[in-house]
Amino acid sequence: MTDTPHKGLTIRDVAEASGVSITTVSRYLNGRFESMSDNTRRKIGEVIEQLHYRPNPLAQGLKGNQTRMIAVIVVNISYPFCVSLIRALSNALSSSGYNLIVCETGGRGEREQDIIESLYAQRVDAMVIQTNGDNNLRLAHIATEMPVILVDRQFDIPEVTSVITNNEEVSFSLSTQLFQDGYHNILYVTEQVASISTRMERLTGYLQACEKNHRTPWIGWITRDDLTSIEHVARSVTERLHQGPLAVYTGNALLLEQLYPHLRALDLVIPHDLGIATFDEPDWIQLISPRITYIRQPIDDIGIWTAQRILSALKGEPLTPLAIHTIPSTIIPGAATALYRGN
Amino acid sequence: MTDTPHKGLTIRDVAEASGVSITTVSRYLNGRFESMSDNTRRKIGEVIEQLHYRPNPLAQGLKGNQTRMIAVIVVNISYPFCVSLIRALSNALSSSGYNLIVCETGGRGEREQDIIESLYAQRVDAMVIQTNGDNNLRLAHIATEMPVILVDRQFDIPEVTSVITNNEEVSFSLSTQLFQDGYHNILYVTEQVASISTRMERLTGYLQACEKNHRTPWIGWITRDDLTSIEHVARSVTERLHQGPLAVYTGNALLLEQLYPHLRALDLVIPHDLGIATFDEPDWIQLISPRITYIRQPIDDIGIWTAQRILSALKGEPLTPLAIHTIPSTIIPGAATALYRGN
DNA sequence: TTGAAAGCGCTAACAA
DNA sequence: TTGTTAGCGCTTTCAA
Repeated sequence: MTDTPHKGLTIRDVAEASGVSITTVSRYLNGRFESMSDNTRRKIGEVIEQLHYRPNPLAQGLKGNQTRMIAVIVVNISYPFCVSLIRALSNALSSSGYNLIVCETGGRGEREQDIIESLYAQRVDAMVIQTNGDNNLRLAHIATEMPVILVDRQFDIPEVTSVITNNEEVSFSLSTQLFQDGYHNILYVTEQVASISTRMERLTGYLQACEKNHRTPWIGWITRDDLTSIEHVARSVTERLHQGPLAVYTGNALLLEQLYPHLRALDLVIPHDLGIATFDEPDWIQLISPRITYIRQPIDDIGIWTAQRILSALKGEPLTPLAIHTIPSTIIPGAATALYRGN
Repeated sequence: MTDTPHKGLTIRDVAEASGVSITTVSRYLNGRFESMSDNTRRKIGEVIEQLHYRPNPLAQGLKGNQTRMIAVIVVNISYPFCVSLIRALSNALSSSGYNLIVCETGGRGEREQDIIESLYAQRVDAMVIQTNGDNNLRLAHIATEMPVILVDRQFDIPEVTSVITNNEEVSFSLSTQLFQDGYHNILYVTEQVASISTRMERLTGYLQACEKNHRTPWIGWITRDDLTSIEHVARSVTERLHQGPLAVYTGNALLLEQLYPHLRALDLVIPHDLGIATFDEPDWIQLISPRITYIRQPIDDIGIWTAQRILSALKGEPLTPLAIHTIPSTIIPGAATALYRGN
């Protein structure tokens, strides 16, 4: 308790103080008590306790070539999705003695590449990545050497496992529901889709709903932090107003966060003239009323599933190649789209 | 580019392929070109390039007893303060080849202790911690062995450097300004202060402003996520309404986030009957109007300063013991407290 | 039930 | 200018 700590303390010190060889101490450290006298075992235990000895993980790793570090590479650590993912992973992995290295790509492919290479050179034991899709070959290759799991965004990379939510399906459901609720038009607001699967899938879900319901798709393109594009979209809302009530459905919470003030400025009655819905759960959702309808992603479950797969892969059980694991999202209806409903 | 990577590649392979000894390769890796023929240097460079060789940091660390990992321990990775801090540290440190291990205490002392011990055993090279103050002895001790910097919250731990903002001073300024703006009373809303220096200092600043302005302090205690306490505070707002306009000033953005909807429900005119101000910059600040007056902390600067100190400490330049570095915050006035002003 | 000895991949005296 | 050698702290045969 009050003694001095690892400061240069090695297995040799423990061995000497216990009057055994370092081999025996090593056995103790690795829990191989099968063939060890109770006496020795107890003695070593006491010495370790007293000396406050902790094995040097670097030295341990050097042999087995493992660092007990797992990398999680996300687009932006302040995005609620990323935060929740990191937390879920951290909880699940730290209890197994793994530490998390958190990195941000900012959504930039070259930065992502640098990070991947650096982490790879660092010999992390596994990677969890929300990729932009610009380094798929490299990731496929790395996946042959260590567990790699793609989260949130999925690409058909051979050998690489993905965990995603049912973006398309739930986007279709929400859109359909909005039409059924009585909104004649839905303005779907998205960023440039690029090669990002989530954006593509959510858009597709919306488009399918339009088709099934015989409505003309109506898409607002926003570049985040580009005020002009945001104002432009906000103004365009009025275009089809004469056709009846309309809904704005944003492809993620960050878009809504930027668009929302401009929607409020439009002076339309929510949910009567204008319904509002979004993918993701904005963390400020409680602050405004009427409550926006949103799609809640199962981020915790994604993190937990990912952690478990990594752990089992690290134990030798190989990851299924090209397996895409889908965990469904949930629609949380709010008063902001309750045109005829009572909620 | 297309070649196979580190997969079991060692310095020995490079040495053999270059026809030199591993020592020479090691020299190359460590940039000691002073005494090396250009020929050798070039040759090794080519081989490394071709083989895609990267030195194993574990093995490198084992010698120098350094992991090139720096731990940042925060209360909660979803708090904007923590996010910004992590990002600033990450940017500043990763360019120097350090990786960040991010850990969350949840504000719990025992958890903080576990994390500290684990990181210590892991042999991280340095620690940055937003501590709860329950492990000061341990931190003081650890600080004798590696750079330790306290951020946000400060304690008088010998040998340990702290970086904070001028909580008391800026809190005093804001409170004074609110009084001067014409608010007769300020309800200062805070969590239990416990031993947390930031809370204490912000409260003190408010109290001093009360004293200087001859007003009776008025404090609302909230336990976050305890609806009862929040509602209670919200209701208490009306108590002194008969004395004239009043302001609510919350000690941090999370409190305001929870309190704000209840304040709106009060049906008072902002800023005429009720002014609203807060410490911290809520990330939803743009979403509401009138704009709340807030105190912006220099989080980036805190992170940058911290990273620089750590880097220089790691280079041998010792940290000044018990140095407290203060970086001032800024008051950003908003219309929500513009009682007579024009903004 | 225990230990000696050979390495893991790298660095750094010390020699040459 | 280069190489030999002895470790860093630990794990793991192989023997005893």
